[in-house]
Amino acid sequence: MVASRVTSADVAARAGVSRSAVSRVFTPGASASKKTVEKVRKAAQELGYRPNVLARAVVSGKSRMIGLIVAYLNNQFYPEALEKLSNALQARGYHVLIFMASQTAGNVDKVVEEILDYQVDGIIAASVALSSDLTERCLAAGVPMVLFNRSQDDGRMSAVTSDNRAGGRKVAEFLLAGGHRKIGYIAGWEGASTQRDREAGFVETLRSAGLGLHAREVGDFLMEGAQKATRRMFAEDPPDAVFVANDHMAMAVMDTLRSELGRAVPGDVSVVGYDDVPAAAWAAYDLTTVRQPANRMVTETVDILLSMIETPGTRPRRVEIDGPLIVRGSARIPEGWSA
Amino acid sequence: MVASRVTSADVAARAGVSRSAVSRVFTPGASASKKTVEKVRKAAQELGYRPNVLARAVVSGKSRMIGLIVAYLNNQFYPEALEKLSNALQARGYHVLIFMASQTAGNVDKVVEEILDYQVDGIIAASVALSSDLTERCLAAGVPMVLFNRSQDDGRMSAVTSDNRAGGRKVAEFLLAGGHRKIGYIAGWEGASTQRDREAGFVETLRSAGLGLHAREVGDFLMEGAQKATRRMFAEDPPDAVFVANDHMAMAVMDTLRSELGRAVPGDVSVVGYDDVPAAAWAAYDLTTVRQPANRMVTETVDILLSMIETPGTRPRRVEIDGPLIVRGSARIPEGWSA
DNA sequence: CTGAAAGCGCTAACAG
DNA sequence: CTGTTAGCGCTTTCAG
Repeated sequence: MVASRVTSADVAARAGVSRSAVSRVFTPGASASKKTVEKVRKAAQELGYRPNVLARAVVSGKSRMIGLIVAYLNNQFYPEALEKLSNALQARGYHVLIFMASQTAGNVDKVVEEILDYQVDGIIAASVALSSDLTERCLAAGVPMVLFNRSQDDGRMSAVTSDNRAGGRKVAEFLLAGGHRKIGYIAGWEGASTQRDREAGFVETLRSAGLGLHAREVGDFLMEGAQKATRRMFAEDPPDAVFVANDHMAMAVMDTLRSELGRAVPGDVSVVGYDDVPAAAWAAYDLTTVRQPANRMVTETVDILLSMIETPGTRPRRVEIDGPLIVRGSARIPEGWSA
Repeated sequence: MVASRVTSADVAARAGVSRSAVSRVFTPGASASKKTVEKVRKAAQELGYRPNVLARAVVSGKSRMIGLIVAYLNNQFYPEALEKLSNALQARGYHVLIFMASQTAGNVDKVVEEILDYQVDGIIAASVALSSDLTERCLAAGVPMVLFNRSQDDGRMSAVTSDNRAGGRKVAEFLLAGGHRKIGYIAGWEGASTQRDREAGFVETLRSAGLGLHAREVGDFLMEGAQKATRRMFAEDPPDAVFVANDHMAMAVMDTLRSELGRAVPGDVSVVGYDDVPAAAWAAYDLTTVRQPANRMVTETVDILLSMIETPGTRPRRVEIDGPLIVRGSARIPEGWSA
């Protein structure tokens, strides 16, 4: 019943060659005569043989698996990224072992340990902060790792993000050009580099226009957090525009504004988000936002990781990809706006 | 630089025991004296040793990996399911090797082959249809598999779904009770069992009230498909209520109705969906829908799969989980509605 | 309970 | 190009 696995020895026997020959036929780089290849392929076909990837991994030291740590799957940006990452990796002959980093911080450390147990060739950490201790362990284990959509001060760690600071600036310019002067900001989780950089760019540009933040609340990248932040911010002396640190929260902000607080968007208040998740384009939100170019971020991430894996000695890189402001209908559009 | 991996032999040497002893200390079921355990643990600790899961898999035949095939990640139901599945599996000592089944149908077969190469202990296929050929191969390979949110006629295949037929009936009862008589249906991809069952239950109940479908269009579970379907359906003699085969499409339907066609929901037309994805609860949609109890579906799926893995001879099971109608604001609420 | 020995399925180094 | 020989890191009889 439980089919006894077909091994390379079986194929070798049937093809009348050695196990090495079989191995070579199934190893991309190796050489075998046309005749051998043919015999082996035929025998393998008949027997339904496929190499045992795990056994290969044990001896070669290469598992062709990439550990992917991910959190916040309810933020639409991540499923999209996950799908693209997985496809890109699959296309290059790697497969993804996925690990959920539940909220808890200490959790991540354990997760990384487990990943390492599987002899993954590399790790991608999407939006999770690593203790420097962990960073050390990965480095020590010789497993390359790249941070996706989060960066870290430690320069030995590769990281790919959008240009969050520039993005923040673009939003400020847009809002300023729209004539807004009472501008609020709803922050994400303050431990995140993305949050920090977006805010820095935003505030920086407001400042050079002689403005400060009219109001500031923290939403922690959570919808509920954003809802509460909105209530607080609009309790008195409300702003006439709000930049929200990501789309996920921005949608909650719009909902709260419109359904609970009875304010029109963009009539009473302009809202701008960050990410350009699919829902930002849905008519119900039609959210003006900064696009994070997921495709390019993924490509870069995979390129960096695989070159570190396949070309030992490759230096870690940090890349920031510029993303455009996508102007939709959730914020007042400045007269003659084009750029 | 690249840390030479610590092996069980290193630990054995330092602890002054045999490799077998080390192995036993790290094998859940095995017995070793308190003293040995202590010595080994200490040595392992000092050396930073962790067993190589892959090597273990080669010899034991158990990889403790589950292959998860998933598509439609842009439908919010799946990221949620993925997260829960992964967590549930992780909690029971298994890890998830993820595979994206891109749209293409033939693709799935290749994906399953690859999964099998990794010696996974089991497979979960979320919303993908398998060729009966594939079914055969998995069965032959002795790798248990369960279908998540999709079922198949082949009774040898375990499957977990919500009670789609009952769900469809509930929607019909609700709409009928609301006084609707011109009722439309927007179908999902017609190859899907979920689509088929939801429609069957829905139509069945309409019929017993002496009604047929006032209109029917196919949206293929795609937002764009749903948008087009809506346009066609409302071009002439529009219905006063629409049941949409899932929430993902229902949101597109609402957007199209309100923003493009200028119809009020639920004023001019009631809309009901299926799944109860997070966005269904967002104020902008406030969608009445049938909840698919993701938690219970996940629990069942994992239970079935793991018992097939861990208790050979366990028979395949098919489970349908009942889910409640969640009444929100997108559809007219019948007078004195309670059930 | 413990160690020695055999072996999982495969690749890699080396003669030929 | 090909077969032989080792050996990856671990578990698992089997004696003791």
